[in-house]
Amino acid sequence: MSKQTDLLHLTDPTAGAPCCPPLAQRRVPAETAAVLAPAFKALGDPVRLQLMSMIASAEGGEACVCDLTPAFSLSGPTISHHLKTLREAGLVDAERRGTWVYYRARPAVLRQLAALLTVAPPPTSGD
Amino acid sequence: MSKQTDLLHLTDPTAGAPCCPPLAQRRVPAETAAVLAPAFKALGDPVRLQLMSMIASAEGGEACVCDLTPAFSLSGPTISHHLKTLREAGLVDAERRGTWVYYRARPAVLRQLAALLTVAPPPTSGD
DNA sequence: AGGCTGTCTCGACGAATGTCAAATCAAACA
DNA sequence: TGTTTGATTTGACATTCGTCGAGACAGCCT
Repeated sequence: MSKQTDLLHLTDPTAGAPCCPPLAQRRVPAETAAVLAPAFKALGDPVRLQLMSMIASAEGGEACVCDLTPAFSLSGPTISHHLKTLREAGLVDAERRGTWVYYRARPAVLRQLAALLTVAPPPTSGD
Repeated sequence: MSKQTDLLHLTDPTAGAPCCPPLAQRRVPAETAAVLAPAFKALGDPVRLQLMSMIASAEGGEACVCDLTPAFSLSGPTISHHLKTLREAGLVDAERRGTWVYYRARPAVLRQLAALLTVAPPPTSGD
């Protein structure tokens, strides 16, 4: 029941253009912060950050839970819980194919977060 | 004490080059995740995300607590607590000048986080 | 010095989080 | 059909988090 966040609705579907100007350019309004903060929160745990990376960098763009779990010294339910958190934050999608469940990253959302954090490059010494 | 994180130590001081390849390119190792996750966690609260934005986008690159606090319907101590969190995450610096305390963003850290989340642009329809 | 104003620290409290074991669900296979 | 294997849900627990009020600290200004 639509636990998936509205993150993507903030993204312009016609292009790779992010919805929001960089955080350092305009004050992000409260509503936007309320939508985006959960995504950062989801990445704010070392295990989930690694999970996110393993999924996003996986061959074929997807990773099986059976490959993710043994990479940590944590119980299966715990990994499952973290994956659910990433899912509810809109950062990944899950799909069951036969016995296994595969997770894939949602690049548009990652791009959106990256865009928000983007700042102007540091001045060169020659400037 | 050195409560300031080691975030910057991961950044190449000679350039704007980020320390770490994008999350979607290489698996981020556990140690890196342990260092970076707290920064995302700090941004994972709507109030702190707004604070960060207000500071980073402020005129002159710095914002006074006296300007930040009234923007929220939260107590002074609570805002102070959130600012401390941002400080300990290495995202901002604080400096007292006379009566007021000013906060400034640490662009290198923001850049680092942005770089980590960067993903390849979506394929154009023409590709 | 004394008082005023701005900011932070401390102590407390309810709510949320990370973790696990046990139970449950889903798909494959005998 | 029953069993096995993979993944999630449930319930429990200790810890952390967000918030506040009260108090402490730091600079100004009489």
